[in-house]
Amino acid sequence: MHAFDVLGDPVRRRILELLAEGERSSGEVTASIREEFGISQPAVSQHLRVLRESGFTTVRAEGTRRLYAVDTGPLQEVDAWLERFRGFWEQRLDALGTELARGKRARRRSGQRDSKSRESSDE
Amino acid sequence: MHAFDVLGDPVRRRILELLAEGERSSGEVTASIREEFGISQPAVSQHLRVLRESGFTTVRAEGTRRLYAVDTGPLQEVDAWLERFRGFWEQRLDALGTELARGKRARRRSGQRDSKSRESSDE
DNA sequence: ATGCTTTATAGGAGTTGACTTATATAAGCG
DNA sequence: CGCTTATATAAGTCAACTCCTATAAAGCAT
Repeated sequence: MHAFDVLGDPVRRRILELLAEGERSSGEVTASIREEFGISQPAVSQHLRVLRESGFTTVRAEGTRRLYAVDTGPLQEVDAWLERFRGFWEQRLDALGTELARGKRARRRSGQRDSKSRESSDE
Repeated sequence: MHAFDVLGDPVRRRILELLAEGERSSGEVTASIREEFGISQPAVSQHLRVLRESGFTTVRAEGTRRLYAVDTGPLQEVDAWLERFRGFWEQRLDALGTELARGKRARRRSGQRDSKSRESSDE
């Protein structure tokens, strides 16, 4: 399953958000998700499986508990794919910023179209 | 349809990649996609529709042609969602870089877990 | 061992989504 | 106008995904 497919599901995105705050047990994740989405324990378990098998999380056992944590591999892939579009909205401020932040890839791709100079209600 | 769902389809991702190089007519896109994926003209048209209706592209008519171009709205949303995870792999080099590149959001979210200090085979 | 907890799997139902072929709409051209 | 080109829509099929209930597996505690 492709990274973007995995992220296509709102439950899985939410699980990742939870894990972004730190390692969580399957049970803890299930509790939160159950409450927010009203789905069953097996449903959550299946989402955890997808995340696990597609590399978005790591798991370690601790007794009968399974502790899940974010693994960044696929997220970086997604980030990398997005890279080619960033020029469309970073035109004005990528002076020296992007260079550092992105590990000096990017650049070079400056010849896009002018877009519509959207102002971006960014926060 | 949520942005991530839209990007879940490989054909749509490819269409966006093509449009990232500049405005293209429906016909031009269809030609490329047909060749790469072997799907019909209506199939491509439907993908264009999804991209259009979910805000990933703009269209303008020129005679009987429809010229599609990337619109960045949803892509920025995706980028913003990813934001919370970037700390997991940018730990070492977000000195002044990210600040500029990301329009000074980020920061503040520094208290994650140490992850496993992956080195990232970043190009 | 028995039983309780924690998590995962199996099997099946309902929904959604991505194709296909056929056709509609609309502009350009003889 | 009738014909061709460019693109979109309609209707139907098929596969894939997500959920549910039921159940299994595995560690912990009495």
